[in-house]
Amino acid sequence: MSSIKNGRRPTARDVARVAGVSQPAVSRAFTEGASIAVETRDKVLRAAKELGYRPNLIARSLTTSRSRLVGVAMSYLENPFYPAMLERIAAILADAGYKVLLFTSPPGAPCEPLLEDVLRNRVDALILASASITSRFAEECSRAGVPVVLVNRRTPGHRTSTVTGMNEDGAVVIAERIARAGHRRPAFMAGLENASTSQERERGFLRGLVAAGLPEPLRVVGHFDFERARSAMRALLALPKPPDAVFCANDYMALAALQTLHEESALRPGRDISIIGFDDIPAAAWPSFALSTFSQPYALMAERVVARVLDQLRHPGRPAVEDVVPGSFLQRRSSRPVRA
Amino acid sequence: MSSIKNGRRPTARDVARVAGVSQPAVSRAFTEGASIAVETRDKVLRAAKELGYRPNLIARSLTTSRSRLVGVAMSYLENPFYPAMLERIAAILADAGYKVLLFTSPPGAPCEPLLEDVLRNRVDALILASASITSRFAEECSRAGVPVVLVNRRTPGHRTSTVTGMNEDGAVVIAERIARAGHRRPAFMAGLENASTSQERERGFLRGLVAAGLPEPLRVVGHFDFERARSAMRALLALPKPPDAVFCANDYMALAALQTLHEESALRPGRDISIIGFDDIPAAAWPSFALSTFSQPYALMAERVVARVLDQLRHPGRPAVEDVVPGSFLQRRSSRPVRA
DNA sequence: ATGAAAGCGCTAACAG
DNA sequence: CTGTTAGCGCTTTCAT
Repeated sequence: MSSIKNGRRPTARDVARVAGVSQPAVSRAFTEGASIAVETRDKVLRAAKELGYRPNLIARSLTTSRSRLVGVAMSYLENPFYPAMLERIAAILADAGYKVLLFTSPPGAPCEPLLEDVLRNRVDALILASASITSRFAEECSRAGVPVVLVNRRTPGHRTSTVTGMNEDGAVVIAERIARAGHRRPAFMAGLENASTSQERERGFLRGLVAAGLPEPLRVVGHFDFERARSAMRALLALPKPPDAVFCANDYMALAALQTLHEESALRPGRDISIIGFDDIPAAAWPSFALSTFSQPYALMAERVVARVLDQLRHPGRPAVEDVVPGSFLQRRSSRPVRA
Repeated sequence: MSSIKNGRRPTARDVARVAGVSQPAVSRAFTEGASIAVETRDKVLRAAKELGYRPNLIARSLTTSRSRLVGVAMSYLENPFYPAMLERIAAILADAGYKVLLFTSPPGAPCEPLLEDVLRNRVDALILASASITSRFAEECSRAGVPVVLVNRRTPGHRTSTVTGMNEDGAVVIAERIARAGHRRPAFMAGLENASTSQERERGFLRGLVAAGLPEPLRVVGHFDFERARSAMRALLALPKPPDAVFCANDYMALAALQTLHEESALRPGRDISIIGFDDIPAAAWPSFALSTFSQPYALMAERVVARVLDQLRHPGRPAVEDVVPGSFLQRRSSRPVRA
């Protein structure tokens, strides 16, 4: 029936032949807003359907030099914050006609190995979540004309747009709350030492504690990892004088801390000790945890980061923007309320 | 310095000119195992580095008609089982030189709208997780020569390879456990009515109950959704004669059930009532939950699905395979142990 | 081992 | 509105 030999997939030329039009006419029939007569288009579409033709987007990318692909680099997918944001990002990009090319790097790995891969694949833009960026990386991308936007990470001194939560200010609020709840021995559980989120939250926490006249916090490192956060919490509990309030650099670690507490200590969270996180992941609101936290609205952050990407795509050369998405403290049962 | 006008990205021709070789020579220099003299290659690589050249994989895809892209369609990313598997799949595919093009569909949406997108993007293969597949979909992909592998879903009667856990047999084991623990009023919480996982687990559960001489279970539907699972659990608890053992079609819903129980009932899980899930997501092992469950090893499933994809890519036309990955029952505290 | 030539499937520019 | 002509940047014969 169809005049296509063996297993080849039909091309625009095949369709053109069947429809009795030129090959570019087929192209126009499949291009939104191209100038083509309705009847011609119908003829083409009919022939296309008959042959099972679908435009080859790879070929289109080559000619237009736009792939409609956005690279998304993400790790720590076991922290529910990230898949939640990823799903939103993918959905919003899809609405804008872009697809997500996923790059997952092993946790804590440098972003450099991505560079080559990303640039060779000719993504139109790059979203870096839970990853830092080196100046060489930023430089090369900018030279290649690939906009880069960081989410939930910041790299000081580089002209890269970012979308973050209120890391520092949120942590200040948390310190205040801890002080006003009457705590005397604060502790901080860091994530990864070189992660800007962890650093900023720690900085804000210190500032807030000092302002409230509290001592410098005890300090452990949980590496944003569940098991290592449990160990870190255990270490705190084993201290001669354990803390009475622990601020964890994210919710995921705070949940680990809470459970270690339940399991291995008689201290009652929200009474004898306060556990506070950062992010407001869905599980934080689960009744078993009722984790007090400072929210980072992932859906909003997803919207903002995509908006930023599209903006940079439309207006190349626009200066980088640091977008701080507002959040708020959520008092739940894992921390002592402030005194009246 | 370099002879490239304005902001264009350097091409193989630019490199060829600088290196004083032909353009195909540049191609060979970047192709593993191509026949090229070492010194020529060095000249090329030097020139390439100087210009900041990177091969354009889109152009390569067009000529080779292989994109080295694998589509991964996934939804329900809020169920930790899926991101965990996604991360593994992406990592293993990356090792094999493939990238992941992500397709996220709204939960419960039909897979049909994906078809067009997937086929136009010329992915080399497609992995469908948490999605069913229609015969037209399978048919079109096979016609286009795009291998499709389903993970954690099965579609009866279609010649599509699948990788699943032991849904039916696992559920039989669960029924036996419930019987041997002395329970008398079992209940089943379904996921989505049209999901094969939910159906198979229900079928196995029924079979196991019958074999053990227990009555048909009460039945509610949680739609694989946290909040709807809570409502479903509430409905069960509000019954004049509530169940004494609830098997939930997956862990995520079982966690919801457990928490609703804690919050809104005096029944103690593991004593007055048993709650059992399916998957063994990381949170199931968390001390707060200690959820009894039947495991689906997501890392192994990821390996198998990628292996299947690569196999079909290497040997097109090989018959479809149904791969059932073994799991086992994990007795934890949320369910009553069998009596001695 | 290397270069010349052709072509992958499409869009863009230009006549008509 | 439509066809003709040229590429996009690469890989692939095929000579040499």
